[in-house]
Amino acid sequence: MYRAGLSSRLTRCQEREREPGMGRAPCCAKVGLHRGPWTPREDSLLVDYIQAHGEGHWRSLPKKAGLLRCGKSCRLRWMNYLRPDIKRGNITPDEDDLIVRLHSLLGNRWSLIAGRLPGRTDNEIKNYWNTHLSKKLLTSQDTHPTHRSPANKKRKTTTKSTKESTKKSKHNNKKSPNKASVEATERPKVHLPKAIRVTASFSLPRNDSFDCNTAISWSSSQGGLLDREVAHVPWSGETGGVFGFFIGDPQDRGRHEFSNGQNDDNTTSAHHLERPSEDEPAKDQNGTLDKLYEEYLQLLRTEDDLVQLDTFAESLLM
DNA sequence: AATTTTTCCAACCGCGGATAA
DNA sequence: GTTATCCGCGGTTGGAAAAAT
Repeated sequence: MYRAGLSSRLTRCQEREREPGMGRAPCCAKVGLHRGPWTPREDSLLVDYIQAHGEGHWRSLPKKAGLLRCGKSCRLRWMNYLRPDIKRGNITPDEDDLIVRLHSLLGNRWSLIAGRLPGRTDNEIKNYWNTHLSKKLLTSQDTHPTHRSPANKKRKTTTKSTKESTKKSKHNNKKSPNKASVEATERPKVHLPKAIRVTASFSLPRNDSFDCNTAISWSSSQGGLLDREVAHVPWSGETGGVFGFFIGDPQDRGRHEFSNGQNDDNTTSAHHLERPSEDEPAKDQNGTLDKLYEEYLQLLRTEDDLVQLDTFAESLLM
């Protein structure tokens, strides 16, 4: 599937090839490596090797497995396609909803989001977001013009722009100046800046199961969450604890199960908070969730600093 | 039926953090 | 302490397939 023209590009590894100095052993020779779509034979070589020797050591893997691929390519192929626990097929409405909500909480941190969706890869979710959900979100934004446009976060600002402009112009020659291309230039990127890591001693193991039944609180058809809105995102990880919160316009969201009964007037506070109920106590033995909850309450008390809340919310899932 | 346009998604690139030497 | 490499991540690309004309 992949274009032949790619092979003319110099890979970063090739650029890097140099004499070994300090540090690790030198990079393997990258000359004559295959690129583009994987053949069934390559797939089978990779699967066989990993089944026999396990994952990891991607750099040396291709040579040992008899593959003419760079390690990075092998890793990507395995992670996104060949892993036995990959779930194939369409994203379900529940997953769709969960992605929207996790994205509102985490921004474009696809690997984290994927970690909440067993069997789904970050690449798959990223693609799904870009092709389906961002449009949905855009539509909802049109119907809610008061939503603020979130600040764009550009992770890198390097040579991309020149490269991009060249390629885009090529792409745009192919396409007429239609809705899609207009969208491409005007579509807001909806994601949050990277969170600051906090030293909370609890973690969410990747690929643990997420109870979608409890997670769904409103339909994504009601529109995505934007910017400041932080979804109630319960999870069930190793601890089995459930914890979540909601920040946003209560008039928009308050009716969606988030009220804990203390803000029924929907006016006194901009924030709703749902604490782990007595029926479902957080089972974290160190009381970490309680600590986080208390920390969150502290932040609520200094309500004007919403940035802190965002940061806090994100740090929870790091 | 043929052509053009749009959508989808696998695979690539480059960056940054972690780590080995 | 410094440097080079590994690894994982997010952004982007462009060919194939589907839809529209």
